[in-house]
Amino acid sequence: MPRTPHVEPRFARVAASIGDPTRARMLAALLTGTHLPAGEIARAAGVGASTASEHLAKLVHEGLVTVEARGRHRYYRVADADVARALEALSLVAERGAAGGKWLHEPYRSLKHARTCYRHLAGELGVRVLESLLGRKRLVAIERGYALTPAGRSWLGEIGLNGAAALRGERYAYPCLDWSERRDHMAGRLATALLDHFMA
Amino acid sequence: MPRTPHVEPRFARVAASIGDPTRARMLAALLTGTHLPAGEIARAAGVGASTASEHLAKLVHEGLVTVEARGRHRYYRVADADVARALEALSLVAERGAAGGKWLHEPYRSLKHARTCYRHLAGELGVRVLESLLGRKRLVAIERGYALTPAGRSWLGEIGLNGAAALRGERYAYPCLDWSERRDHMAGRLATALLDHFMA
DNA sequence: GAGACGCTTCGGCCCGCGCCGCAGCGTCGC
DNA sequence: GCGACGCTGCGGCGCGGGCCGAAGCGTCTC
Repeated sequence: MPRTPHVEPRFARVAASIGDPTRARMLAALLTGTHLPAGEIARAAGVGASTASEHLAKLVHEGLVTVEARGRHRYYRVADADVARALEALSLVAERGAAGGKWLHEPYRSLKHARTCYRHLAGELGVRVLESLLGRKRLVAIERGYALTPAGRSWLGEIGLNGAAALRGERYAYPCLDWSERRDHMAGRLATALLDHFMA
Repeated sequence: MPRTPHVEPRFARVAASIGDPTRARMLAALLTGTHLPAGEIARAAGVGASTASEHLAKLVHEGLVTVEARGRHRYYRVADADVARALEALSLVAERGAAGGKWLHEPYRSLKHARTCYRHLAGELGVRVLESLLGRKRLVAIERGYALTPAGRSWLGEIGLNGAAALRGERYAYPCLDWSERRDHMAGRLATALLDHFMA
């Protein structure tokens, strides 16, 4: 009789959820995008909407991502910093796989990029930007999020950022508790647009 | 056409390797045992020898474990600290899964135990014990491992540890480079027996 | 209201892969 | 040398689960 009869280690379920190629693509997309609606995730993963929905349900059930219903969209995001760290740890193992510094490029860069978006924008940078914008009255807190002031709008134009795309829809900016910083940072279209702008 | 056509994130393969229940049991066993022959792993996982062999081959191929042929046995062990960390990170995510402190017991204790064996015994404690035993001439270095001196054997009796089981077979104690400490620590039956003893 | 749109649920198909038993190879014991 | 033993490689079986299309439900637009 086996010493460990039929108990499956806890981490097996989590790893299996991550291990499916399609779900892995989804998680990778969420890691860079910080939060996305189901349809966009489906496209990013290259599967049909129904398939994506099933996968997302599983990821939610395993506690890897969380949902937030907003209008007729459902926004998914990586659940917390622990999940991000686990993905990072797995990536670290995966990269040095066949050793050598050769193929460490493409996939590793995407991880780096993910960390940039995920940790930096969400971390110090995001917190500072948010505080700065609030302090200079370019952004004001409204009921469920933030709104640009007239000064903020002109500022956007000054730095050469076309606000049209960033401001489409309501709730173009809203707070999101960052786990590493334990303070609010910015999320939403405006934050994404700002990041893209800073990158260039 | 999908934005990310068919690229499967690097970490997916690794996660999939870990995600299979049987392989997960194997890894859990390796995490506590530090290094085991194939047959024992097969028994611990509750599968036939051939099945275990295939799984182990896959784990080796993915760089999660390494093999060392010794006589007619093949000893497997977790490849490096990065892999251990990844497993730990996954476990962390897995434990707080359904939240609540309820079922955090059984599986979490096994993780704790694994960490105790893997990190503590293999880390500071292991290094110190080894140095202490060598310094007090209870253990001496031999060709490929360590051997108990007569003084060491009587000491074992003094602390109430029956040496019979611990000393069965040759190579009951041998060095193993620990990654976190970068110094040799002890492995083998003797080390395991000592740990169990300290636990009680 | 009616229609469009986003997402989920349900049935059903089918491929992948985990499992075993048996055979083959190397190693240790006598 | 011969047998026992440990491990791996190879067919073949069977189930789990990933995929899609169609239908159903809720939300936004006009």
